[in-house]
Amino acid sequence: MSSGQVTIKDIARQLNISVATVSRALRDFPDINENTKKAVVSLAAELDYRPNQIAQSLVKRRTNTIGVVIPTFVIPFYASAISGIQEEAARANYNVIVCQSNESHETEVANIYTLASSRVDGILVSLSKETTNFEHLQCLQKKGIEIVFFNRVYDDMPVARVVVDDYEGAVAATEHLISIGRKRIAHLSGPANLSISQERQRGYIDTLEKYNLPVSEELIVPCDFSTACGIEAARQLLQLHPLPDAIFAVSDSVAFGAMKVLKQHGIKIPEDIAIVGYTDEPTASLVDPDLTTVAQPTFEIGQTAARLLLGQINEQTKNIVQERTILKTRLIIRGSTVKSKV
Amino acid sequence: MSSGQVTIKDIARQLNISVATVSRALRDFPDINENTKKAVVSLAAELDYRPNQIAQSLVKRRTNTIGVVIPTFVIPFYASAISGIQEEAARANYNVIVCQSNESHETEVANIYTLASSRVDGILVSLSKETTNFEHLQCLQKKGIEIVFFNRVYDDMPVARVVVDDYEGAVAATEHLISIGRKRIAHLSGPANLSISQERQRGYIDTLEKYNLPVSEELIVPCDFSTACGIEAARQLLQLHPLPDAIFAVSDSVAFGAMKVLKQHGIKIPEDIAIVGYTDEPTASLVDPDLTTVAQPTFEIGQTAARLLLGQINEQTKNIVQERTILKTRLIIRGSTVKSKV
DNA sequence: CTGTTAGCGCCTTCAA
DNA sequence: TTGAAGGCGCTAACAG
Repeated sequence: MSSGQVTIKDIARQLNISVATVSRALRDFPDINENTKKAVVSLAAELDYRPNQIAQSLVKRRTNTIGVVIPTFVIPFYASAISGIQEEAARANYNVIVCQSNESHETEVANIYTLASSRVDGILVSLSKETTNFEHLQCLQKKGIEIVFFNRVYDDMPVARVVVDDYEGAVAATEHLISIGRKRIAHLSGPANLSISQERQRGYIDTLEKYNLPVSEELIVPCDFSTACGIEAARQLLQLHPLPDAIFAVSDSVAFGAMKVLKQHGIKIPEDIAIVGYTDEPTASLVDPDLTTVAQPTFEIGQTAARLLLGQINEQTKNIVQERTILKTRLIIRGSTVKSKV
Repeated sequence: MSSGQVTIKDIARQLNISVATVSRALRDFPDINENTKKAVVSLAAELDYRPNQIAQSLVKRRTNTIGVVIPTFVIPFYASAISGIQEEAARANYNVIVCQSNESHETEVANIYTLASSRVDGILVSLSKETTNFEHLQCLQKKGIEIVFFNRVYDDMPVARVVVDDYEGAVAATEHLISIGRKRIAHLSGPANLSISQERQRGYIDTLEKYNLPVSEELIVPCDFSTACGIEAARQLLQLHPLPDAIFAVSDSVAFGAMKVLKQHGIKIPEDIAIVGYTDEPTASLVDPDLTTVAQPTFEIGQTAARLLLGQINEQTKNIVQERTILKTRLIIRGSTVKSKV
């Protein structure tokens, strides 16, 4: 009680019983006298006793905490995914510690080691755009800390992954653009080392080929996931002759940047250039025209990843599930590709 | 080592020295033989030893962790503020556990007790829109857990608070609307129990009065901070005769909802109705027209709150700082109030 | 410079 | 049904 926090010792002393009895009473053990139990429980309530999770963790050798490493909160995808993670974790009585890598590999490594020191029971990871070395993660596995990847995953490690069908989403987006008559479709692509970038680009290229449209290097502009990069990339596209008649962007944020530039240049969306994004961030339905996009079940991705991780943590049979869980995307057609009939 | 995690015991055993020596060597104590230190440090590195923070916390009686309770990650203000908090915490070698209340008082209370069980050293709180009872927070103080409020604060508790000058921001917004000739200015206001709502509304009303404009009940529509509510509120405004010629919204998200409705109804922004928001979320410069808004230093708010909290935690002289730290806002004029000269 | 002892708050045998 | 004892991994005196 000296620290302001009540302990089972305090309760034991006041009731003249042993701490062991208090501990058992509080955890509702079978062989406990009804009266002593009542006394303990009511005194605990009165003193507002809260079990010290730290002490519990030390003896139980598990913290009931999972760590999450994401690139940044500021990408709406992650804000939503984390909500899903937290909901699922809370349901199972788990705490969540979230770290941001800020897209830096170095920070990501530091995050992982911090979480290891915190003795989290498992970690959810979405890679930084820089990450190409995976020692820090392999190291975790050796220590018996469970890992599940989500969204930005690494495929060559024996761990579970939760992703959407990026390829299919990209195919749907590209086919949609082709279906409205576009023939010169540009792609603003994501960081090359991330599989989500690769898959989306592959979907784009394969679809062009399927419809016998030429795949042109100049129409594929490397980008990251930021609006700033979308702005820059769009400026680059505007140098081309002839101009593209459509853009498939690797993310909504990139698409927003591109839209801004096009509008500044008096280019009409969708008449002159149609645009499709990826994710369906809340902003997608607020811009003008509203953005056609490949919607991802962001909240559900978080939930699923958390559920998988918790499953692994509590699995008695440690048969590592190294499958991809693939969630569906959904193309949402809006004004940036099809003029709305007002 | 049985648990997969290396402990100082493992190191001690392998080196045939005591755990105390290992502990000291690892923490770079003065009176340690250079050679044993080297041996310990290098073996620790080899085994990839990570100190067990749990055990450290138990003996040090501090966890080097702070808790954060926010309404939701999905409000961009908080995504950014948390980045500020984490940066500041990381600098001081603190971990951060973030909980969302989802705007529910009940969940907020649960969050607080979870954090108390986790024995965080301090908590940053931004209240849910429902919260009008503060027992859970007063309870924390009794246990010696430091608290700092930010953004959505409660003024009748002896704790530090970090806010922006909401009143002044609202005055600037309203004066700007008046300066461009608007006389019938509506206000979409926030939840009534939050001081940020009250202050922004007060700034609006005082400014109208200052300029001898009538303050009309029908022009003040209660809202929360969501786009959905902005949509609904705008529909309500459209029932009025005559229509307002300007809207000051309690947040950007609300303003986005209102803009959407106005555009659907063919009302020209800013010619027919000018709009001002609050916060300067990233989306504000992406909508069309881009949104005039009262910018808040979101990242800095988080930083400041964290810095204050860490200061209190490490304060030897426990003189409770119960002052408001008031940061500045900045009116950013864009196309939703002043037609840009293209 | 280093080892021994004790204890952080709690849980878990083992006896009683 | 309950208490005593030992230990989770680490730190903090106190000797030596």
